[in-house]
Amino acid sequence: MKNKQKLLAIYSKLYARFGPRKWWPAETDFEVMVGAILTQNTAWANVEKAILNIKKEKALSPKSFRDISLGRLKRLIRPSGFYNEKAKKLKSFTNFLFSSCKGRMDRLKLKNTRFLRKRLLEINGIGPETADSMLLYALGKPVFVVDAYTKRIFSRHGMIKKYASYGEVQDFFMNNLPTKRALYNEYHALIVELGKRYCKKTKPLCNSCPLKDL
DNA sequence: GCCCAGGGGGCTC
DNA sequence: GAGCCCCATGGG
Repeated sequence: MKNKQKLLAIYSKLYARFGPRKWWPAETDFEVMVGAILTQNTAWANVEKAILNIKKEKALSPKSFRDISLGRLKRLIRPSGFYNEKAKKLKSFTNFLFSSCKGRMDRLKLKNTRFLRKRLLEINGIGPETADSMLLYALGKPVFVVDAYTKRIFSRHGMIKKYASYGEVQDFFMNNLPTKRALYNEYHALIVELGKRYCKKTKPLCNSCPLKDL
């Protein structure tokens, strides 16, 4: 089977199995971008606790993030781990928002994808996966998000090299799938669901994996 | 106690 | 380029 057919077949199979994932779970685009930083190497349940703390203080907005002290921000996001690093990252990100669009997300969305990605990657603490998550899930740009599960699953099934770089994996998906943000949105979320259930690090082979016979 | 989570940066070779 | 370590909490 060709890669294009195979990728769509896998998508259909995962969608039939897990249904729509409804990503990204957030009330605002700003919340999505904050969550993208907080979830770095962190279980989502812990991110939710941090976000709830911020919401309780009514501080989940660009202006609040600009005005809040670093120490107070650290205290609020503590449950998400790496809080010393992440508080600084959130401040850097907030500075970017005000310098590029006066803290207004609707203005940020008007800028073109390549430019935005370049600028996001210049921010300390935002790498490829975080930048692409922001572009896709907050700004609605058609960018495929690659994570550890994506590499693990698709290399185990022989579709990409085991040590393929982020860009190589991303190109593989974007060159073989139609450029649709809704498709990219759902596909990545489905991959994460599959990975959580069937493709852990410590289990090299997944006998019950839904993709076993493909 | 152990392993890992919806990564990224800094360093070495 | 690859490999290693650090960041830190909380759930299983």
